Amino acid sequence: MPDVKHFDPDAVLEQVERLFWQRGAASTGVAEVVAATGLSRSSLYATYGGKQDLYVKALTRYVERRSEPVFQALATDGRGLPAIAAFFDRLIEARCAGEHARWGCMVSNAHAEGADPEVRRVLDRHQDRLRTAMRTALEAAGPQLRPDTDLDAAAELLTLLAYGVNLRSRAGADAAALREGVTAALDSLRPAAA
Amino acid sequence: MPDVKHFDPDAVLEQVERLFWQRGAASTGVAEVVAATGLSRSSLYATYGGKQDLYVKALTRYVERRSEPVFQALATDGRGLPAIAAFFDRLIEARCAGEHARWGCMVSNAHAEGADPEVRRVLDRHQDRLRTAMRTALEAAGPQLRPDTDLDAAAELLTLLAYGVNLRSRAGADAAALREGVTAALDSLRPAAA
DNA sequence: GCTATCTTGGACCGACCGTTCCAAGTTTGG
DNA sequence: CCAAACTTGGAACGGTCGGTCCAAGATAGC
Repeated sequence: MPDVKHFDPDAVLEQVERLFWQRGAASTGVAEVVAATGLSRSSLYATYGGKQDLYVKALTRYVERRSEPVFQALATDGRGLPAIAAFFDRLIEARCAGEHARWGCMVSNAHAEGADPEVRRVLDRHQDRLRTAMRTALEAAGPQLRPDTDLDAAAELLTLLAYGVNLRSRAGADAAALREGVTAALDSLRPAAA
Repeated sequence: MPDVKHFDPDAVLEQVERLFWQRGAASTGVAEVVAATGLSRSSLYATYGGKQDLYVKALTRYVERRSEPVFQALATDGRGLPAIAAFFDRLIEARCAGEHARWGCMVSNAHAEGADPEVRRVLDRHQDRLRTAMRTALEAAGPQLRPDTDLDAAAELLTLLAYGVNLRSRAGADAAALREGVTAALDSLRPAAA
């Protein structure tokens, strides 16, 4: 018998996600969310809860719909170092040009904001998934790596590097410089040229 | 003839710096600054200007009094890779334990906040100084490095890595994991063991 | 000790914050 | 076509925001 929602909750959540991604949680007001989505406050609160719930939902959506598919592609690529290089190439491209240029990564941005435990769990999961995908890609690299390479440690290194790239890109870092840093990391993992 | 300030402007600025460092600019109100410093709003505004000016001054103080002395030590150390290892050891120690544990780096945190151009200049300068110091330390490393090492690229890599460490430490990353990532970076820069 | 000059405390400002609430509107099962 | 169940727009809430202002206090040259 009841009335039904007059909007698509996930489509709206995507708009909210972009808003929080670009401008940060603390500096985005509910009024802006209302303006960007076209929803009324009532619908917003009835559907998603308060601002913090909304932010967590948007952040979770970001991780699930944007980050994790890319991590999955990295883990299943199978080419080894070229897969990792492609991951970073696309990352830098997305961070420095196009629709989301200078937005950084919503998860990286979230690191610098509040210490909410619910948010932190999302952050830790993101880091864990990325590191695991890196580790899998490194396993596939096999002889492309120096024989003494510690795969876990290298995966951690590459994960931290990705966060560094995300962070610096938000402040407008030059894409070429970021690529240079990534290249140095990958080159240093390779065996010395004969 | 005039009256004189009843407080030490730099000592107060240090308290403000700590407040913004720990809690971020957007989520710290002027009322909290007033409470933390014991100053009145009048003195605050007369001495430092508005909140944004105050934040920029605090951030600048952080860079000049906390970051750059460490960069200077890194650049003049002369030991090469051990100097870089020591830099990261102290960084991770400071980020994960003691008085400022889980505060991250105020500059790294600032990356994720506003896009204010004045702030951005401070950020870029910070990055430039760190990269330059890294480059100097790498030059001193000489034969500790693989002969084909691109020093500029390696300096960029280590700089991005430092930002990654800063970011993850704020979210509570395990110090041992961070050390592992750093060790992987330094090991991969070394020539293969004979 | 008077006075010019600056500082200080704190009341006060309008704007905006996140949130609540309710009357009106919409849908659907009967 | 009614009525129960839900959504919706928008007014309204108390609280907090950054910022201003002024009377009272402190200082130092004279």
